[in-house]
Amino acid sequence: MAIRFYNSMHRAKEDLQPIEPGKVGLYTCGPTIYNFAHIGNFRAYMFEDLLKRYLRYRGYEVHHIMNLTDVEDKLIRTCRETGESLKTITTRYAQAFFEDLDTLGIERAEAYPAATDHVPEMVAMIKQLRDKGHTYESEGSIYFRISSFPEYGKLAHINLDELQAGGSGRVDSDEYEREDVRDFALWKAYTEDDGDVFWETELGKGRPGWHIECSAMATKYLGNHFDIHCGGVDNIFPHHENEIAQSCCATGHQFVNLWMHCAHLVVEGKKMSKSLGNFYTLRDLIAKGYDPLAIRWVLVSTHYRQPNNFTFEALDAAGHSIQRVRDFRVRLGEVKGPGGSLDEAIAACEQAFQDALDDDLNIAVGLAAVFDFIRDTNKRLDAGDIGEDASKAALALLDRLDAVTGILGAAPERAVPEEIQQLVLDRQQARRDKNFARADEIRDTLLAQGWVLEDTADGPRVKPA
RNA sequence: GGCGGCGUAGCCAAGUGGUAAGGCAGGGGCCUGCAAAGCCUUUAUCCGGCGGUUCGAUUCCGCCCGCCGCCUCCA
Repeated sequence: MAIRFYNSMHRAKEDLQPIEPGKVGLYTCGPTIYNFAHIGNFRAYMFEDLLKRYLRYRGYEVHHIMNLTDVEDKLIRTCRETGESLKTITTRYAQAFFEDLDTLGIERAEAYPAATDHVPEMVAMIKQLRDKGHTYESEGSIYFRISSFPEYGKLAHINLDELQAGGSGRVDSDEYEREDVRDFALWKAYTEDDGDVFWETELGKGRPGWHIECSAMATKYLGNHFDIHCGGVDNIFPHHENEIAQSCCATGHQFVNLWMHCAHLVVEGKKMSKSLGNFYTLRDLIAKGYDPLAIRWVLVSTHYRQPNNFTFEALDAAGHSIQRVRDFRVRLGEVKGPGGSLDEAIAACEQAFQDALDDDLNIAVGLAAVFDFIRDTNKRLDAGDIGEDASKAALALLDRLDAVTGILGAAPERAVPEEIQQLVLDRQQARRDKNFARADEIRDTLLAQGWVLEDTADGPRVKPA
């Protein structure tokens, strides 16, 4: 079965057909590094992580580029307000961003090009656009003339005549001197407010507009025409629409084959906002003591085109699910000697998982297949019907699926301290002596010290609480 | 005002024109000295509400309500 993804451009699922067989060029819109990223941001990066991991699992060689926006209005304002240099701020938050990616187990892209390192490329692209007649200059700034690109609006399915200028209330339509308020800036002329944030270029003194960085960097690293471009749904318009206009007009080629956008995250059914007090950065949640893996579980386990309702109850539930998988792995690891095979069950599980993910990354159905496998296999483990080889094969399956999901791995190794081991031995003696009061007391002591004791047919087992 | 998405058990969340996956939590049971883990079983006569199409709709259509997104620099 072919992999099918929903293409925002055509509002339908399409078979994945890479431009170069076996290889996928992937561009994902990255963060503006002016603050700590919030969990909604990571919902997007998590979806992209799942996409990339799955493509690799299916044998594709993925070349992934994510930009870092390090020059932009909010950043310049922050510079002005704090007196810190642009570089100081962006360096700090870029570092924080990468730490957060690691915390969540999000795999790194091949490159994270920053806008300020690509001003010449942006200038070159703007010149191309100018030479082809897609731009005009006004008060030192250069704008893209939307009317010069008939396909404008194709991605967002927007009828330009119906576009209400300033309808969002976010932008003052008198802010810039444009021929048409719908035109967007490629190059912004320097103003006093920009402080020392400017570049002296052939286009004059100023700084690049926002959209041009993605066009310039995507084409530089992935070519004029590449496979997949991702972002949050809010990027569809205007950002991605503008990227298409710039890139197509500059290069004369189709820009991207497949546009994939994830829905937003809401918290307890409400939009995340500071005024509602439900705005969380990853660091906020970690500080509250939540397990990063549980956060990953919540972010990754909802289909990417569905709104993800982030709740603390779901976060706790995710923790229990993780424990169930880990306990299962421990059981498998303890199996010794010959016994029954799991080949059929493993193949069925993996096929179901793959069929689900092939269908536009249906992770919920994929995970259901994993849980079905866990339940059925636990049953056979109870019956003593599984051999060591089968057990290892089951663990290998979990490892393969963990490479895709990042939530099915083993618990981190934690050595059992000697005094804990001694307590376990003491308890065994107490049980042999039928001194159950003493045995229970020791079990409580262990728990108080962070260890759960379980009696199994093969003797006691301790695990971190 | 325009465009789009979502609304499924206590919570998270799949899904289909033919009568509701999975996880967590809860109830009952098996196992256990007791637990834990595991297993079995149970929890939506019903899929926001009201109509319509249909032999039949949660699934298609219309209206309403609620939540969310975009409408020129927000994932």
